[in-house]
Amino acid sequence: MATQAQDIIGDLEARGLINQLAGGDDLKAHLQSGSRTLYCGFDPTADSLHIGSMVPLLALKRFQMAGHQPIALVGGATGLIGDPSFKDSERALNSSDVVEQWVERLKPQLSQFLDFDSGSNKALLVNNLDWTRNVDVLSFLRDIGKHFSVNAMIQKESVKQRIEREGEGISFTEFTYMILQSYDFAELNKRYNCTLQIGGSDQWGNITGGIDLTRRMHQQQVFGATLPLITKSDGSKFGKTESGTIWMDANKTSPYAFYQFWLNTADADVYKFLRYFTFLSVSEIAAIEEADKNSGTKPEAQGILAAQVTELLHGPEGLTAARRISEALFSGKLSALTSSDLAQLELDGLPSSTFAPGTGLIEVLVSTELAKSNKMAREFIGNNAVNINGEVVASVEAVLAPETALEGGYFVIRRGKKLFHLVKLAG
RNA sequence: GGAGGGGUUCCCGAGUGGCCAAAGGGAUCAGACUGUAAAUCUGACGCGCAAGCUUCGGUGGUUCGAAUCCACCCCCCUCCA
Repeated sequence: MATQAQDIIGDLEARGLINQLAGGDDLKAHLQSGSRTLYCGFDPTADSLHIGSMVPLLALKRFQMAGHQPIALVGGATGLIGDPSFKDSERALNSSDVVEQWVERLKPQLSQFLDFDSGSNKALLVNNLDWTRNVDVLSFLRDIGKHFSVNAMIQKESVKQRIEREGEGISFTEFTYMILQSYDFAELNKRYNCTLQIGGSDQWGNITGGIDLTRRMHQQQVFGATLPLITKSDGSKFGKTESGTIWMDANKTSPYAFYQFWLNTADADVYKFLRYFTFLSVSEIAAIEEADKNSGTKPEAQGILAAQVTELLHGPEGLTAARRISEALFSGKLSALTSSDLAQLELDGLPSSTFAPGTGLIEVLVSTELAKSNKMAREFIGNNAVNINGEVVASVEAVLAPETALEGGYFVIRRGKKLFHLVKLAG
């Protein structure tokens, strides 16, 4: 572990990872004068975290590397309620069974970057359901609710649009979310002397709520820091692609797809993302940027970013697999692939399926979801957008002909520039 | 409970009896260009090879003909009680 005197906030600021600080200079002094305990919460809103959650998760790791103790909190309770912060509409409640399953799925993801074993600042994983499930309504209202002013709550920017905007509203349930999260901070302060909460910039209102509550309940001064919302230069939403959200779970987003996602980062974003998502130092990243600027060719940064982040999440094997597939598919030398190469691509996470010999290409495109409908499939073929084993398909009548298969039964089908599917012939 | 406003194709948003599969914008997809970029240009964008079929909160009805009119129902919002 690194030394405690490290200026962690300074490093985060240099990376652009600090949006707001509650406590400011006091917080910096607090962190530099000893090993502190901090937490960040993650609500189970799906069966996996997505890459947006990597920034706070890695931030916890950065704090741990600087000698502090991180607590990853999974929101088994808050996930039952739903955070209204900056959401423009009320969300449907998930059943408690489902939320419970999701909690279990998130736990290993929350754990994978942190060190739970060694040192005096080993990480903790907690579930806020543990201290929330047995609070009865009257105690909640009397002991916790009494500390909150509705007047102050409705002033919070995070819920303002829900309260003021015509055409939307907010249920009491969601409105109460802020109180639950605030209670988490107070509780963690009591249990573990946790003195800092970090979170996305949308969490500012919830974090300051917790700071106030901790002061009122336990007379403790605690702090908050928010990380910036990750934005892309073109204004589109970060973490989504044409095929959907980029998940941390390898079963939902293969290491190959994950690697490709980062490889396709826009030039305008890539150096920022290196600062956000890797442990490369700020000066190393600046050197990469400088080199790219002067090279006059394709920038190196995307490749570095993709390699770093893929290895971080999926390990060296995941990175190797992702690179192997990428190399095979984008080198254009598909016909050189051996059957073991092809089998490996399938194992490595290239989408695959099996069809009978002679199946019509249109049917194949639709059932592999390379095309949404027969109509679209025809259109793609008409646009020369479909390619089998490196050859453009010219006819909508094309079929999977065994004599044109690779290695006795494989077809690598490409639609558009970078969507691939591996087809095997049955039998 | 009362009064008013609203629910249109992925999103926003036009459309108040036929010329509407439904303007416009966005998103998305494909092609060209390129770096598996960006920007730009071109095309597609309910389903169907086609004839045609199924869409405008739901169910019925009026009509030769409805997203547009009528009845009832469901949902959302605002204000009042």
